[in-house]
Amino acid sequence: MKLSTRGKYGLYAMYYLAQHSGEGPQPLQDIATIGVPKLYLEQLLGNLRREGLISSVRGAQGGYQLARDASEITLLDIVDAMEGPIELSECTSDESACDKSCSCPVRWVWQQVSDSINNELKKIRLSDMLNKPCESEEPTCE
Amino acid sequence: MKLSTRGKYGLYAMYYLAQHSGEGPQPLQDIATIGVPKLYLEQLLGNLRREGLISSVRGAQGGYQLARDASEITLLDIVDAMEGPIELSECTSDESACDKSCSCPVRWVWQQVSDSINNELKKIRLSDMLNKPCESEEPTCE
DNA sequence: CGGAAATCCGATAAAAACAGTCGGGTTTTC
DNA sequence: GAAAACCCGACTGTTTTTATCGGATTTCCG
Repeated sequence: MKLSTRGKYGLYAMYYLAQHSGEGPQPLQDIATIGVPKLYLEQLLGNLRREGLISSVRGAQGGYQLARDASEITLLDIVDAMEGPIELSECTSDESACDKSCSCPVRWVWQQVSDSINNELKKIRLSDMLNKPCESEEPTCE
Repeated sequence: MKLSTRGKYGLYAMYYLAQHSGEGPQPLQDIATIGVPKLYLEQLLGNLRREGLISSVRGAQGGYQLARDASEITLLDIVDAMEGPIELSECTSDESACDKSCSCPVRWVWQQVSDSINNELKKIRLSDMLNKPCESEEPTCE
């Protein structure tokens, strides 16, 4: 189980915007320095905008910025915007697998897990990343 | 974010085996009645076996059965076997995105979430599904 | 022994999702 | 009006997913 690069890229971008909030709109050009292909990133930023997480300013001197304060944006917002809502269950939708047992426990289990994940993601706010002190020793990602 | 059908199919199969534990090996033919393509299911059961979750008996009257008690098998075991370990982070592995900030908070965040998900999955055991009473009203999956 | 029941396994193939690119359009500033 | 930027749909190559197929092997049982 892993999420696609969209989730990662999306968070990178959001983190960048959080770091530069208050500095006016950040052009794609600059955001792309986080190491995401520029043209691809443009697509992804489109998603984030359509989901209302960021706003954009068109024209020269334009760019992207957070649509609301970093403390009002959760990891869940970002992941949902980039990867769609969490859907572990939805069963096979043909009844053959399920209606033999009353209210299929498989479905119940996935629901449990989805709820937990959603809760965890909702707990973490974008601002938490800004405030996190540098306590660790390792300087680079693996 | 959703898991592939493998996760679902895998859990269906394990649930079936749990329901029939103590009845001797269940042939693929029977397990497939849960609504999974037989030939595909065969592959998946191979994974579960190689991961040590189930054992198989070859030859006539053979089949598959749980390798240990349902109470000793967690959802995490199953998901890991079917989808590989949870890998939200692993960063982009080229350092351009990360080493500008000391111990990249993006990585930290994904680690947090992965841990939470793993914990949740580990909490739920296969036996929990068997013991769950039929309290709900809806008889079929959506 | 020999056939039937079953698992095992690698190769293949179709379909979908993902990752990224491209070209042209629009908006805004200076 | 030119340049800077976002906007957007279409397209392409690659990878992953979801299977299917053919045959090999193992085991039971009469």
